[in-house]
Amino acid sequence: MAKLQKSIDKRNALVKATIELVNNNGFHATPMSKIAKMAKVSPATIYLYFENKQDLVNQTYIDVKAEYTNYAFANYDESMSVEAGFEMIWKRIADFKLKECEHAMFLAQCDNTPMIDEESRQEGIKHLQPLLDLWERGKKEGIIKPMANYMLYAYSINPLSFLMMSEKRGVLKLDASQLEDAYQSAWSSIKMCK
Amino acid sequence: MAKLQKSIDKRNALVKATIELVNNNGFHATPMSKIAKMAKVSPATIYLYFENKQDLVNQTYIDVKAEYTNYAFANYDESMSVEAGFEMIWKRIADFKLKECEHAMFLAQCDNTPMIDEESRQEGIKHLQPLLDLWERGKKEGIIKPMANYMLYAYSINPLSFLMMSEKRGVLKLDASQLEDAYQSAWSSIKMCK
Amino acid sequence: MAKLQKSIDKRNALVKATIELVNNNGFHATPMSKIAKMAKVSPATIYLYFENKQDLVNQTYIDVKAEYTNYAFANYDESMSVEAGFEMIWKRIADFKLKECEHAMFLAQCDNTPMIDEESRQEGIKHLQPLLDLWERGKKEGIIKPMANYMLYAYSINPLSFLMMSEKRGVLKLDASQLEDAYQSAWSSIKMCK
Amino acid sequence: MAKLQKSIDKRNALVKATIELVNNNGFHATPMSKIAKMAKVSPATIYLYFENKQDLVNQTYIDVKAEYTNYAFANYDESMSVEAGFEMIWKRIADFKLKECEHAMFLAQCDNTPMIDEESRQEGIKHLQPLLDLWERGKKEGIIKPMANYMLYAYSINPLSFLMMSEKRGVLKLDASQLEDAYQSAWSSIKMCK
DNA sequence: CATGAATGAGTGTTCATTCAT
DNA sequence: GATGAATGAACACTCATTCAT
Repeated sequence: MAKLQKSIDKRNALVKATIELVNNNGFHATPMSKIAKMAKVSPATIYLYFENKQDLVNQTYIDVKAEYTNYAFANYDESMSVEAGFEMIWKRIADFKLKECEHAMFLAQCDNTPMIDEESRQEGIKHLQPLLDLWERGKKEGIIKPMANYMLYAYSINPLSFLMMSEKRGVLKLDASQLEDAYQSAWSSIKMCK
Repeated sequence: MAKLQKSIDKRNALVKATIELVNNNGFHATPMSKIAKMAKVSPATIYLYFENKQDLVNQTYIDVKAEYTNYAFANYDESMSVEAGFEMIWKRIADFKLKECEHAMFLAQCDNTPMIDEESRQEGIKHLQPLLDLWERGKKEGIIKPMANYMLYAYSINPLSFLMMSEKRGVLKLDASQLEDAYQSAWSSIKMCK
Repeated sequence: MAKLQKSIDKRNALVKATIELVNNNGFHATPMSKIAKMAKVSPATIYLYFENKQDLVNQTYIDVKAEYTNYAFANYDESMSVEAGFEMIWKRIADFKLKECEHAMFLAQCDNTPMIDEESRQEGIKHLQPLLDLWERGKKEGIIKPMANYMLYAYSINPLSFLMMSEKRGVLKLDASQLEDAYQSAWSSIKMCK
Repeated sequence: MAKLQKSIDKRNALVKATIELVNNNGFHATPMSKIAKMAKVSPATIYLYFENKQDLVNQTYIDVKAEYTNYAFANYDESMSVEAGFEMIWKRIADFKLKECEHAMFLAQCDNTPMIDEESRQEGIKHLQPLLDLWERGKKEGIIKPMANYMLYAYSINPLSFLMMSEKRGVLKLDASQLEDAYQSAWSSIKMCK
């Protein structure tokens, strides 16, 4: 059991190092040897935990994506109203993107790059299902615009990625009131006009 | 006559090959030798036109970014009303992202990756000025919400990138009416509520 | 047991190969790949033992220079008389240059070429100190001409390099009596005239 | 005729550039393109004057060697006595090595390196004949020690190369009186003892 | 005669991965 | 399970040389 624990620590250290190095240098400038060094293991050890570099990056992506959606839906409950549920989820996502900025940036890089296998990408998308279900319910109830989910995502959730990147680059500072403005824009872009 | 000067055709072929290969394989899996082969020149020839791989990618980025903004503002005129001007620019941008999808994807990859020099990134941003000016005018006239330009961009322009990627991945098909919906969402997210 | 540490044997094989190839072809025509092949290792292995090609050559130079001076002073003892000491050292140097001709030629090439870092050159010179000390003693005792050490070296030691090169090129054959003549010339060029 | 003149200027510029660059950087770090740039011609032009890089270096060597010996024997006359002749030649050589230090260093580099063809090396040696003749005469007259010419050269002429290098490296300064000492050492190392 | 553009072959070096211990 | 040493296959880049003009 002690051995198993130790192993999980090493796996986590490798995933962590991968995120940090890929974030700062990009996939193309992140050799396995640097990942090993940062995780304080031998390069050969990586191959005890992952098949190869592609697998390491894929698994890191899935890990971070799962963490992201877990965070997003942590307090959400399907019994909530559509509007309350959306607000809850939106604000958790905003929270994640601003607080776990490193992880959010890693996802942004993966999502705009052919660096992840298509299979792992699909795997990552799965976990977003509760939000899609919420939207479907909202459409049935006539509260959400009858648009494709991708369109709803594009206008209500995706802008947060851009705002996060802008803040990271120092060209924008998001305070509480601006975040509230952002939420209002998000909600009004998908809610059914009365 | 044709051979007395470095040929602009070769430079363009190299830029074109770079876009295509980086789009399909990512920066890290795009060796100079493949770029050369696709552009039908010797690897050594690349170095007559570009200092090194980084310079090639930087210049490609700036080229594409300029093409993008040129396209966006081609029919725009500062004498237009704020609303008409925005609609004009938005639709041109949408046009570009859907028709010149390869180029738009290249920009998306560059913008979410440490693959471009900060200097070149700055250079690329410059050309967006007319849109920012339009927004400033709109704010003064009380037509546009008094939000930071980055926020306006996040909600009205950036969603197009996500839609473009979704269409490219085949999970979404954008017809004229959906595009009109998208425009309405964009405009309503930044226009001043009455 | 043998493989737990970087093997000194491999390092030595690389140094040996460097000497042989640089001697025969010159630095400019000695690629790392050939050095690797001659040392029976992979090109990549060189970089486990040396930082880069320059470092490999620098270290080879220092190694050979140290071997040279160790050989020169092996039997020398500061308690010897100036004349006996000089004869001992001179003959050891002559021995080295004629028997370890490959190594002596490598030094000659390095010493007349900008192929070695200035720092490594300085490092190589250090080990000659006992001879300089002997000369200083000889000057104080009125046995050696009161000339700069570089001048003493030029006339008593350096000619051996030329003789060695000449023999290597086959234009001269040095037998014992000629070597004795050479020693007499060397000694008479630095000893104080009565 | 004007054209011919122009051509000789270009050839000379190329030879000059070769000397300077090989002296400062070594053969291995002296690309044709740099030689062309320093001589202010196109790389292709070099091949109008020389067959290839090897030929350029060979011819440069022969040129400099000829200049060296011309200088050495300029005032020498076979009717001079052996001793006067030797002094004359020695001092001209010393002069050359100290004043045309760049050229002398180039020769030193060539002579200790496999960078010159054997054929060109032979060609360069030819011009030294007058000195060898003088020595033969001296031996017959019982004025010069009956040693091989290479040995005479090693002790009386070659030390000048070492002194020149030392001065160039700044570790030695040769004034007139030291030069006179050097000459005395040279002469006494080859003259017949009474 | 002179050139700048072009290039194929080759260079030093790196890297994902394997292996002996 | 864990490692440091080792490596073949690549990579970015350079260079001596050629060629069309």
